[in-house]
Amino acid sequence: MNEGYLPIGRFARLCRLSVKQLRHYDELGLLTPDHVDPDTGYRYYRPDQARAAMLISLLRSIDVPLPSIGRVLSGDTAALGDVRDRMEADLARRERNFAALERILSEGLQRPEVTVVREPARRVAVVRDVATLDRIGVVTSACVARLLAAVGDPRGLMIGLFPLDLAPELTVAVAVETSEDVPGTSPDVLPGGLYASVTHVGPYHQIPLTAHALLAWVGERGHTPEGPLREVYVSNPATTPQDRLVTHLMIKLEDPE
Amino acid sequence: MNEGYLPIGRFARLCRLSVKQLRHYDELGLLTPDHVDPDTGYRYYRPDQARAAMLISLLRSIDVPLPSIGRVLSGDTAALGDVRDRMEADLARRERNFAALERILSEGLQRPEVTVVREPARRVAVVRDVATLDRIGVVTSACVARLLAAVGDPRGLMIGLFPLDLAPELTVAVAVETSEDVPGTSPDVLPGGLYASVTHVGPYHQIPLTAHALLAWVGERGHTPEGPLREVYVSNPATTPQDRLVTHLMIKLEDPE
DNA sequence: GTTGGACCCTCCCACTGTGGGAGCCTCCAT
DNA sequence: ATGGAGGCTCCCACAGTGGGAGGGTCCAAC
Repeated sequence: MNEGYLPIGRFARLCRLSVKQLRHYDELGLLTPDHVDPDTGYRYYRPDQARAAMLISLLRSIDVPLPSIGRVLSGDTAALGDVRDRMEADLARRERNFAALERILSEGLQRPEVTVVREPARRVAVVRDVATLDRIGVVTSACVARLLAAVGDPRGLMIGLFPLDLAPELTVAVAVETSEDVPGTSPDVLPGGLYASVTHVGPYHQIPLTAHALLAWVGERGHTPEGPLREVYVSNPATTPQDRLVTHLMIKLEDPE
Repeated sequence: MNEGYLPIGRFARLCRLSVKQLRHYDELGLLTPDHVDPDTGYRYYRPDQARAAMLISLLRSIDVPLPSIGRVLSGDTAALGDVRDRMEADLARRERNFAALERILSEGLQRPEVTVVREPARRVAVVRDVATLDRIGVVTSACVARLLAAVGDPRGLMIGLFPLDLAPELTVAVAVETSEDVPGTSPDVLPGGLYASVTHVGPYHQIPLTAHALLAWVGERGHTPEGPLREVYVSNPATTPQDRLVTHLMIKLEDPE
């Protein structure tokens, strides 16, 4: 009897999976052998389990995580769509990383000119939102749009404010100088004083490259940076190619005593 | 004395790294605190170590592996180039995976029509090479080119032969029917008999999608596939858009007894 | 029937980089 | 002196796979 049963090694060769993998999938409940000998623990597979095994193998070959494969096997049709979305986001992040690395390789490691400037206090209208680390770009853009819609014709440049401690949730703010309160925004005053400042030229998502250099400059000199990182968007992103976007990065230094 | 020294927590905040990370980098020798109290084990950093810490933080933020960062810190200027190359290859692989997933999502899981055909034995000229799993595409193309150069005007279609067991090193072969020996190639005979066959339409790198379906069909029926997977390149890749490339995938079934 | 070799079992460790937590010690300001 | 913040080491977890130890099982050849 049981003639069609395959022990794990034969089944593994048939499906082009390793024995280790099959045991692991069994343990996870992804693909349970049709029969397990209660005495010896030997796993026996039916040949028609090959299709499921091959599906696992196929999805693994394109990096679908095992838990998602499990959901697919249980008929969750939305699982692959979720994987797709995650992969797309991951791919975009990796492309940005790759571009950043290319920039580092072509320009060398940044030692941009850091200057110390004295800033006046500025009365501003502010729009805030909470973002996660990987959604800063989107959320900031949204804040800029909201602020522009509220203020209409800004007197000064857009200023982004980003907390220095990289908590999983961080509050980003976008401010613009204003002489009176603007509905739909919060009034605030950006403190004046001494700031370390550096100019970033390039896409917004590469700001960290220059910001790190600024923070390194500050830390190296034993200053303790105070308050959020300030980004002053000098270029108009609608009319400037990404490679030429100019942004001033500023960080407040503690007052000399 | 030692006034500039920072304990690990303060230094971590300054560099926007976690204490855990700093201890880990110390352990790996990436960033050793300037002074470690021999009694208490307390780590103390100098402010000017912030630059190195920030460099680590910057490179980590673009997914440079820690060992590569270590090489960068020791002045190995080629390290980043190596990382770049690996990242590029990884990115390309992920893009292919993503495209394959998109295809699965748009077309549903493959259940292509598998047919059983009787093939005659064919006398062929063969060119072989050894490839790793991720270089199959390149190596196969190279074999095709070498074979074309040797044969000149082939009588039949190009045929790729790929072993079924996915060892880390696998020998790929490209064959074409011929009536006499061709210098620069090995003569061989492709065995005739019963083959399970399926037609793949789409880019070559998505062949695994269809091949898995073929192997699933074979395994499901309890057949034991014999010999290599045969790919018959029906379309001319130079003149056909990738989405329309037609390839026959065939696998020899054991002789019925 | 026995023997040997291929095959199978479970359990542990490794990789990467980070976080969480336990249990304990140290620093510093009140 | 005391309490709380902050430091220390050591262990575990994550995802998925491979390697290996130590031991049991299957089957064909003798």
